[in-house]
Amino acid sequence: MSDTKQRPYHHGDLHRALIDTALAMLAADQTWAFTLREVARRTGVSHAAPYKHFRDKEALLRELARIGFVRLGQAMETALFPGLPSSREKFVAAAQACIAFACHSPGLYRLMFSADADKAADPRLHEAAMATFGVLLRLLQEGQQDGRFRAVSITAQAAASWAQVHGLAMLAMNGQLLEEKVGPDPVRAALDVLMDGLSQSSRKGH
Amino acid sequence: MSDTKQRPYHHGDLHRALIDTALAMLAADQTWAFTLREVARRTGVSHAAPYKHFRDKEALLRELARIGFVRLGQAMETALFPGLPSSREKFVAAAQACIAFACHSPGLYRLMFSADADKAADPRLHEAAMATFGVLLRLLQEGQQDGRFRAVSITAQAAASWAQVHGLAMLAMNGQLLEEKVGPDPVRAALDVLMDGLSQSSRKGH
DNA sequence: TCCTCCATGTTTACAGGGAAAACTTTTCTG
DNA sequence: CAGAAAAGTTTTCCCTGTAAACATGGAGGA
Repeated sequence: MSDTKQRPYHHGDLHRALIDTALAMLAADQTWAFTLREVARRTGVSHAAPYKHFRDKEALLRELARIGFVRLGQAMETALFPGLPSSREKFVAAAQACIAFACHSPGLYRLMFSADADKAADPRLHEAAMATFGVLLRLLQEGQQDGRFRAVSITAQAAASWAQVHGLAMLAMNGQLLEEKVGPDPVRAALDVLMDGLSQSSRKGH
Repeated sequence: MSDTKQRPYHHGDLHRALIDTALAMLAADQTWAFTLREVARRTGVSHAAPYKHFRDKEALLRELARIGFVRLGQAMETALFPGLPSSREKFVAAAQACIAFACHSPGLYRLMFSADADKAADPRLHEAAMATFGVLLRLLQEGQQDGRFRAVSITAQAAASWAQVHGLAMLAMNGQLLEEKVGPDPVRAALDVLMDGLSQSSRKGH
C-alpha cells in the first residue's frame, strides 16, 4: 500500500506468499489452528483468494508439510556433507540433524507427521516424505555394505531406526529430555543404545 | 427414545454419556475433528449441555486422553501378568501391548500424544500419563537389577525405549510396517534391535 | 409438608470460520 | 483485437464454539 508502485490487482505470486505467511504463523504458534481467513488477511488479500490456489485448508497444510519434508531432507544431507568417517558417525549425524530440525521447527515437524497432512491425499507430499525417508535407508545400506552394521533385513533396521529417531525428536521437541532427568546428552545416549543394537559387534564407547 | 419410561429432564450421568459418545466417535473416525454439537446431538441433549460438564471442547479431549492413558497402562500391566521369565521378555511384552493398543485405538492413541491434549493444562491428565510411563521405567529398573540390562542411566534407557516404542506404534498404526516391506514381524525385529542395545551382552536370537 | 436453592438442562444469541457462487479485473493467446 | 482463462473480490450459506438467560426438578431445611 505505497512505495512508488501500488499493488496491482494480481498479486504476483500469491501462491508463494500464502505459503510464506502460513509458515510464519505455524512457526509463531507452533500449531496449525490458524484460520485460512487470517492467512489471507495477513497476506493482504480477501478471505476467498486462497481458494484460487488451494482447494481447501488441508491442501495448504499438505503443501506446508511437503516443504517441511524437503527441508528436513536437505538438513540431513547437509549434516552428512563433512565426510564423516564411519557409517555410525554418519548415521548419528543425520539423526541429530533430524532432531535438531524438529526442535527448531516444532510446529512444522508435528504437522508433517499429523493426520492433517494426509500423505494418501497428495502424491507430491507422499513422494517428498519417501525421499526423505530414503536418506535413512541409504545410510543403513552403506553401513551394511562396509560391514559395520549387522546384515539383517534393511527394512527392519529402518523401521527401528526411524521409530527411534522420530520418537526422540518428539520427546526432545516437547522438552521431555531435560538434562537433570536424563543425563547430559540424552539424544546421543539414546542413539548409542540404538547403534549398539545395529552394530556388528563392538561395544566401545562410540 | 421410548421404552416404558421416557427420558427424564436430568440425564442421570451425562458426563459419562458424553465421554462414551465421544470415544465412540473417535474410534469410528480416528480423528477428533468431530464437533461438540454432534456429540451432544448423538447423546440426545442440547448442544449447550456439554458445557455444564466440560469447560470447553479441549477439556473433553483431555479427559478422553486421560482415559486413554489409564487404559494403556492397564493393557501393559495385563500383558505382564503371565509371569514371563526374563526382563527382556517382559519388556517386549509391554512394548507389544502398547503397540497393539495403538493399532486398536489409533484415534485415541494419536489424541493422547497430540498437542490438543495439553498435559500442562490438566494435572489429572499429566498424572495419568506419568503413571503409564512409569510402567516402562519399572521394567527397566528390574532389568538392571537382575543384571540383564546394562547399568547405564535409567532415564537415558527410558528415553531410548520410549522413543522406540512410541515410534513403532506410530509406524504400525499408520500401516507403514507392511510385511512385504519389512519382514514377517517387524515390531519384534525392531524391538530386538533395541533390546540388543539395552542388553548386558548376549546376542542370541531372543 | 412445602418452599426454596442449585445443579443440570434448554433456548437464544453472537462472532467467527470454511467453502461455494457470482461478479470483476487483468493477462494471455490466437 | 476479441475473448477466454486466471486470479481477485464480494456476497452468501451453513456450521461451529461459546456465553447468557431461562427452565426444571430433586434434595434439604423451615
